[in-house]
Formats: sequence, C-alpha cells, structure tokens
Amino acid sequence: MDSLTEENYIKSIYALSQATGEVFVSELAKKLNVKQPSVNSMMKRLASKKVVSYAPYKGIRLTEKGKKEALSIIRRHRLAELFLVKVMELGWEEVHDIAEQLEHVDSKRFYSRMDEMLNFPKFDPHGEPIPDSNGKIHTQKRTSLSELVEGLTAIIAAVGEDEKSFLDHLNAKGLQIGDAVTLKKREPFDGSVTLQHKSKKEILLTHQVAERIWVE
Amino acid sequence: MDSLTEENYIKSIYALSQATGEVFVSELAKKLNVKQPSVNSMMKRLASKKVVSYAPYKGIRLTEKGKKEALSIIRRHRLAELFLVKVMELGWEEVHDIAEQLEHVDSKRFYSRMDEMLNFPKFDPHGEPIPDSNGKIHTQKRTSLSELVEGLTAIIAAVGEDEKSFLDHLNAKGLQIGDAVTLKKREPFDGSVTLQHKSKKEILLTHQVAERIWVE
DNA sequence: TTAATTTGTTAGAACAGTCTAACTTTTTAA
DNA sequence: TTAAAAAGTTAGACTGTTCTAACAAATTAA
Repeated sequence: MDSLTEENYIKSIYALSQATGEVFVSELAKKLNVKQPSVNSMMKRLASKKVVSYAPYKGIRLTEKGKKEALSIIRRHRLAELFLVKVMELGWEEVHDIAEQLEHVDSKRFYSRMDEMLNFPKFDPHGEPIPDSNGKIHTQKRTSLSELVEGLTAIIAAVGEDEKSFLDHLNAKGLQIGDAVTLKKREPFDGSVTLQHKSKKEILLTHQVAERIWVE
Repeated sequence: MDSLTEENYIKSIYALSQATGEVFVSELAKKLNVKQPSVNSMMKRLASKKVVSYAPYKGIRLTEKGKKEALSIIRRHRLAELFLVKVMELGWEEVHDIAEQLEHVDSKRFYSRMDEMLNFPKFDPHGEPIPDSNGKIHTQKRTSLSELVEGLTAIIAAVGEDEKSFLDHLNAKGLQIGDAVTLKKREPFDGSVTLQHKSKKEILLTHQVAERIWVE
C-alpha cells in the first residue's frame, strides 16, 4: 500500500506525463509545492517500489504498476467529484478540494457504491473520463461545442454542469439535451460561437458556456 | 490544525473519559494500538497545544478546547456513518471503517451538506447522539429492546455498539435497522428475549445483546 | 565553445510519530 | 509494611517526509 504522500506523487506524475510522456524533477516539485531534493528522494523510494523507472538525470516515468495505481487514484478522484456534484449537489467549483481528500479513502465498497449510485458514469463533471475498476479508460474523447468544427452539425449529449443557473441559461437560449445544432461561426477573438438551431433561430454562446456542452 | 494522528488521540481520550473522567496512559495506548512511550510523547505535545491537561504520573484530561475538538470529530464521524447508511445504503456493519477515514476530511461544506441531506439528525445509526455544529449534544432517553413491554411491536432504530463482531451477530440473526419486531417473551431468569420478526421467524437474543438495541 | 543558467544531486538536519530498553514511581497484595 | 506488579517515564533509535546548503551535470545563449 502507498502512503497518502506517495499517492499524491503518483497522481501528479501521471497528470504531467499525459502531455509529454516524461516528467522532470523540477516540474513535479513545482506541482507538489515541494523542493527538488524532496522529489529526488521520493523518486528513489518509488523506484525501489517499482512504481516509477528512474535513473539520475533521466526523466521520471511510471511503470505499468505505477500507471495502474495512478488510474485507480484518478478513478477515485473523479468518481468523488461527480458524486459531490450529482448526489450531494455541491458546486462544481468547490468539489475539487474535497475530492482531493476523498480520493485517499481506502474502501472498495465506498467507491463501488458511488459508481452504482451514479450509474457507472464514464465522465466526471469536467468532462474528464473516469477509469473503470480495472483501470480501463473510455478513450473516445468527448467533444465540447467549443471545439466543434465550423459547419458541422451535432447533437447535444450532455452538459458538464448541473447548476440551476447554468441550466436556466441554456433554457433561456432555447437549448435542450438532444437538440441538433450546427456551428455557424466561431469568433477567434473570444471563442464565442454562433449556432444554427433546429428552431431556425441563431444562438450565440460565450466560450465559457460552449465548453461545458458536450456533443456527439 | 491538528494532524490526523492528533485527532485520533483526542477522539480516543474523549471516548475513554466518558466513563471515568480521567484516562490512563496505558488505556489509551491499548485503545490506539501503540506503546506507552508513544502516548507519553503525544501527551506532551497535546499539552503544549493546550488540548489536554497533563502532568507526569497524573491522569490525562481534555481541556475545554480539547473537548470542543473531540466533539467536532465525533460529529463528523457520526454524520458520516449515518450518511453512509441512509444515503449510500451501505450496511451498518461496514460503515465504521469508512467513517473513521471520512471524519478527517477537512471541509465545512461537506459536513453541512450531509447534515442538510439527513435533515439535521440527532442520532447516528448506533443510537449515539450527534453533536450539532456548536458541539451541543441532544440527550434524550431511548428504549432498548431489553426494556420493551411484552407483546408490543417496535422498530429497531439503532444499535449502541460499533464493534464488527456485534454487528455481524445481529446480521447473522437477520436483524437490520428499520425492522419491525414484536416482543413475544422475556425470560425472567436470564433476561433473554424472543422476538417475532417481520420475516415471521422467531429470534432469540440474550439480555446482553438486547440491551444494546434501541427501538422506537 | 565557453560561460551562464537551469536542472538535478548529495549530505545533513529537522519534525512527526513510532519503537525498544532501561529506569522510576505508584499501586497492590502478601 | 515491604516486595512484587503495574503504570509511567526517559533516552535513544528508526522511518517517512521535508528542508537548506553546497556541489555536479546538462542545457542555453553569447
């Protein structure tokens, strides 16, 4: 078993390696708010536990074992976030810090019940995929309205936010889940988008709103 | 702020002092599964933090500050247990270990939402009172199965003990919180009781067990 | 290509929390 | 009332996690 601290290192290494594949000591130190020697000594420990492969002056890389552990932590974090938003109705901006603590709870049952209650969700409230209990990630990335190609038509599949004010806003714009929309134009300046709706009406959404709407 | 370890010491001191008022180093060491010198050095620390009053060879006693902290931890533990049972529908015998972890989560919002969702409960699933957010405890008499009048039917509201072996025992007998039971007979000789259960089965409990079950 | 900068390392200290071994004080019982 | 047992303490060590100071390697820019 890993300590809480080790889990945080593993999670951060995974997150940073998503972009680059390899992680630098300095990056990790910055992310975790510790100094480089702390990272250095932790890498020695994690290497001896075979969760990272690490040689002096070479980058840090998770082993297969390490990746598995990272995915398990990420699963717990994302399930917790979704649970806090959907079941406990907390604001999506306030759940991160709580999920950061809940992710370290050691109890298979706790998480399997969350999973059940949320009906085995594939994505967290931010649209990030939730690994399943075997560490498998549903890789088909979700597309948000803010990244849809101009001219294409898509169906609104979900919104990444359940807040009443947000849903009210969409309602006021005349948008519903299941509606087909065509992306007429995206403003390069502020990322706002103009949609053609089935109702023939044109709808303007800010980037902030568009990026929280998932389409298929 | 207290560390997780400090919180566990404070909680245990409170629990042990409920009976006697004063706690011995050896008691506490046993309860926390550590050796006496560990308790000794922790007492020095907690004394310097003014959460216990402690002088060599004298007993350990929580200060007002310490009591307040203990009640806050106990509140979090009991809210968590009730939440796990009522909202997450976990078995009452499996929630203790999870609550033991959740009680250390640092987030007012998390607990105030639990409290709201549970409609500001006064007792946890074991019938223990839940301190309110100011540390006030609602004391109110409860009836145990061992004092229920013969022939009456009641609903199992709570059990007064957290031990897994006890909860397992009840489970094995087929008893759950919320079950209706009718008291068929109480043996004057040993105080054991025979219950008629909703499942039509008759269940025999010893006095020792019956007095730890609260009914409504 | 050398010098400056960035990045990474080692050595050594500190703190939290634990332990064992040895000792002291208090309590209990012969 | 004194000897044995129980309870409590101190000293010193160890692990996990962090730090600062000093040095070494790699990268970047002059």
